[in-house]
Amino acid sequence: MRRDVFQAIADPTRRAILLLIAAHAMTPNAIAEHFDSTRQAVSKHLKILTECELLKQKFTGREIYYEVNANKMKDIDKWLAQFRKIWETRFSQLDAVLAQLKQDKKK
Amino acid sequence: MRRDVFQAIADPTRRAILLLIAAHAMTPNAIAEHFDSTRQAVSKHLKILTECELLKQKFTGREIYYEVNANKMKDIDKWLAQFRKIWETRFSQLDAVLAQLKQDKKK
DNA sequence: ATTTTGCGAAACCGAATAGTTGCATATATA
DNA sequence: TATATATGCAACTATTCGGTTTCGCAAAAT
Repeated sequence: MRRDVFQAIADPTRRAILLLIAAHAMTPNAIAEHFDSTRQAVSKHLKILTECELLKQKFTGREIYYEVNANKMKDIDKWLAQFRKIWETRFSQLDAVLAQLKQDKKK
Repeated sequence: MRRDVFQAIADPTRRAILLLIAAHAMTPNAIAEHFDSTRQAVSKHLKILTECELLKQKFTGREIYYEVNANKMKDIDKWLAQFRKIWETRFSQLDAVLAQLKQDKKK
C-alpha cells in the first residue's frame, strides 16, 4: 500500500503519537496508555507511521520500541521550503519593480 | 465542518493546487485545466483549502481568484518547530551527560 | 510445562472522502 | 433580451479510513 508522509500526519492521533515519542522511544502498550482507543487501533497507527518511515522500530526480545525518524520529518520541511523559495523570488521581483519605479521617478 | 490544515494537505491534488497558485492567484477554471479531474472536483478541493484558511478568495466580477494564505502555511511549520525544540533539548541533555562523563573521567 | 504478556494480522463496520453528473445563479457578451 | 461563461452546490457512488473484536504467535514469567 502506498504510504505518504502527508497522509500519515493528517490524523490527529498519529500527530500526537509522534509528539509523544519524539523525546524517547516507546513500546506500543506504553503509547496506547496515553490514548482512549484500543492498543490495536494504536498499533494500526504505528504501522502506518512505520510504513511511511516516520517511525523506526527497535526490537528487543518481544518488545518493540518505536522512535521518530527525524530525517523523514524533513520531508515535510522540504515541501514547505518550495513555498519559501517561490515567495522569496516573488518578493525579489517586487523589489526589482519598486527599484525600477524609484529609478523612473528620478528621471 | 471542522477543517484541519493537516487533513487539507493530505491530498496530493490539493498540495499540487497550493504549489500551482503559490506564485500567483488563479481562477477555478484556470486551475482545473492543470488537472485530469473535473472542474467541480477541483472546486471541492478549493472549498476545503479555503475552509481551513490555506486559501483566500479575491472576487472580481463573476471570477474568483484563489491565492495561498502564506500566514496559514506557518501552522505546519509551527508544528514541526515542536520537534526541533524537543530534539534540541534532548541533544543538550546528551551534551550534559557527555560532559559529566568527561568530568568523572578526570577524577 | 503452563500461564501470562506483548505484539501484529484479519475480519468486520460505520463514517468520511474524492470523484462524478446534474442543476441553479450571477455576470459578461452578442 | 437572449446566450454564453464562471462558479458553487446537491445528490449519488465507490473507496478509504479509523475503530473494534477476535485470533495467532513468540517471548517471559511462574
